[in-house]
Amino acid sequence: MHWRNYFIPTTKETPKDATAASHILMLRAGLVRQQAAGVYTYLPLGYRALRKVEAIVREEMDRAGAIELHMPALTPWGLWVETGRSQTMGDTLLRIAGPEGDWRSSLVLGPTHEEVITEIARAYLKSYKQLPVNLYQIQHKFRGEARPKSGVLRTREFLMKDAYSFHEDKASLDKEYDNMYAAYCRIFTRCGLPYLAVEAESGAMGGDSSHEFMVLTDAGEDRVAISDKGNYAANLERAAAAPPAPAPDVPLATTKLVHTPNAGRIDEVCPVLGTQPRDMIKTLIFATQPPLAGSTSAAEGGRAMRVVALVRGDHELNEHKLHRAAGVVLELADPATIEEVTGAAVGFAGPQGLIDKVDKLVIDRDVAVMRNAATGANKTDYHVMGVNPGRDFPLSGDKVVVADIRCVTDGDPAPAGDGGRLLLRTAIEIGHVFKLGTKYSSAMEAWYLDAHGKTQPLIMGCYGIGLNRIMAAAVEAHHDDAGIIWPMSIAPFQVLVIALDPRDEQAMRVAGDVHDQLAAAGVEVLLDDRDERAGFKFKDADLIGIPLRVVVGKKSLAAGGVEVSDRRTPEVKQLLSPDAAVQHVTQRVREGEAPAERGGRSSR
RNA sequence: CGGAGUGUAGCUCAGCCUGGCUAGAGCGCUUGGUUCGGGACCAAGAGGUCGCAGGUUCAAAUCCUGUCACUCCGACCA
Repeated sequence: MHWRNYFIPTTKETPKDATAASHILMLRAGLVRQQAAGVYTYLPLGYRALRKVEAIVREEMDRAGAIELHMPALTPWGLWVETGRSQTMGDTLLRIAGPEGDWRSSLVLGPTHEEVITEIARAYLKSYKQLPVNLYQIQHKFRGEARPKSGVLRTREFLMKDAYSFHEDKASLDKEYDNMYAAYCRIFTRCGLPYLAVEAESGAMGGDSSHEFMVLTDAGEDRVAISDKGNYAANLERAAAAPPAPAPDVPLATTKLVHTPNAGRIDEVCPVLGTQPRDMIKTLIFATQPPLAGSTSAAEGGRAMRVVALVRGDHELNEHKLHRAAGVVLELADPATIEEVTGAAVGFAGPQGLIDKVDKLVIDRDVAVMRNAATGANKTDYHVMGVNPGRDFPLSGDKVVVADIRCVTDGDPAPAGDGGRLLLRTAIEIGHVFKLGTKYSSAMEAWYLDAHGKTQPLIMGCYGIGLNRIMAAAVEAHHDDAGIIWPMSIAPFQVLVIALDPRDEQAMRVAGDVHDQLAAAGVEVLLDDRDERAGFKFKDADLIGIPLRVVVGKKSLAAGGVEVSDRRTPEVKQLLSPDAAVQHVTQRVREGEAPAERGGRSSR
């Protein structure tokens, strides 16, 4: 490919709206152009890289035995009603606007395809003899993201590989889950990504049944906890620290009421009490959500259930863990409810005596081992010191649960209890494997007949990969001040030949020959034949980040050949004859296409 | 959805507070010339309904109202 005849709109200046490195570089290198918030064109160079990613994903999915199909981006509204996600997904579903009763309003731009695939399974998968089967597609997804951000990292339209497997039992699902997990490791390794598989929140399914694949980068929007021993990784929703040491054997103080006017927040009250956040108990009042419109199970006869959660003053409550411990979906109660429960203004709640006023008391295990703590007095403008679990509020009983309900913090001991410390890092999620179970098959009545002729719901797994995110994550992970440094496997071109001076006939001829020979050898080569000054071309070359570079100019020809260099190590230049350069470069490309195992660390 | 901010040439921005000739700069683009191994220089050009609508005024990029879009922080994220 000759640059002159191609389309690579690079820019020197950084668009003001870009903050993430990948966003800045992808715009500057002419890979993408934003058309609207969270909506991007993939320009030729960017599209080539995206298609490379797609090819790797397709190859490895096929190799893993998954079967490709193609579902529509337009999905029937009725299917979403069947699973209830027409309600629960809310504004994430992008519906086609149309007058009431118009065919348009019966269509949704698919944000994911569980419903559609389950409809297909319901229609065709009737016998255990057809199982297991894993169907996948590479398709555009549409989501009503409230806030697109960071370039192509979070968009309203994106390319996703989504696979769905169907099984007759848990063992078969487990096997396919492991198969997909391994395929994902191969995919991300081939894409040159320094990825990490972390345990993820698995919602209703529980257990060990969900992993997210992450790339650590500041541009990400997820938080993960990693043990510095390298043997544990989980996302923040799920991460657990080692259990606390038993309570210290110290004398129990008597409780003391302290006047703390206008000091309702932990950071305000600590100076007044002369204590530390870690010696305080945070008392949070929750209530069950009002039942969704259309739901038939109006819980508790319409009365909201009230739950008190206790965490240490220096800890953050983890709502996912609280949900699991309490067994119900909860929301922070409104101020009126809090005042009614505690009898005090917001900010002065304490656990003493609350047990009779609420339906459940959930105590973080770190709170259970506190001694002589400080907390709210359930009296406006007052706190209490010398509060002790077990004495001043119960640690056992029908309504009491002691559990891990907090977020881990940086430096917490790792759960293995091996002396490891947890480190908190930001990351981009690039893939997710998930055991769905029978959630969708039951809701949509996708049954099959087992070997005993008995009707059973299909057991499902689902496996997603964000292709655009792989591309952006690769740029995040591999760049320097001058530009992108593509891994060979997903580089838009593998080799860039630069003819330094277009008026130098010999240089042009040699560069053209090198280009033609490489192309003939099956190498993806771009020839910079533009009538530009040398420095200009070098800057563009650094920016677009083609892994290998061959420079042909007067100097190199006078020295007997052409210069070969690697984008990663620009200072190392090798002078070779044109033929030797072609051979050398071809060899390097072949090596680079199949990188040795590296990168991926796993928590399993 | 809450909070903050920004819309002026393809890109980055000045001008707005304190209304006043024909709306500016740099980059990019076109033409001519010089230059030619790390984003050159000179000269001449093309390119803008100042987001949109309404209002105030003799006069609006500038003031007021509304609206749309985009960005950032937060909430949300099968």
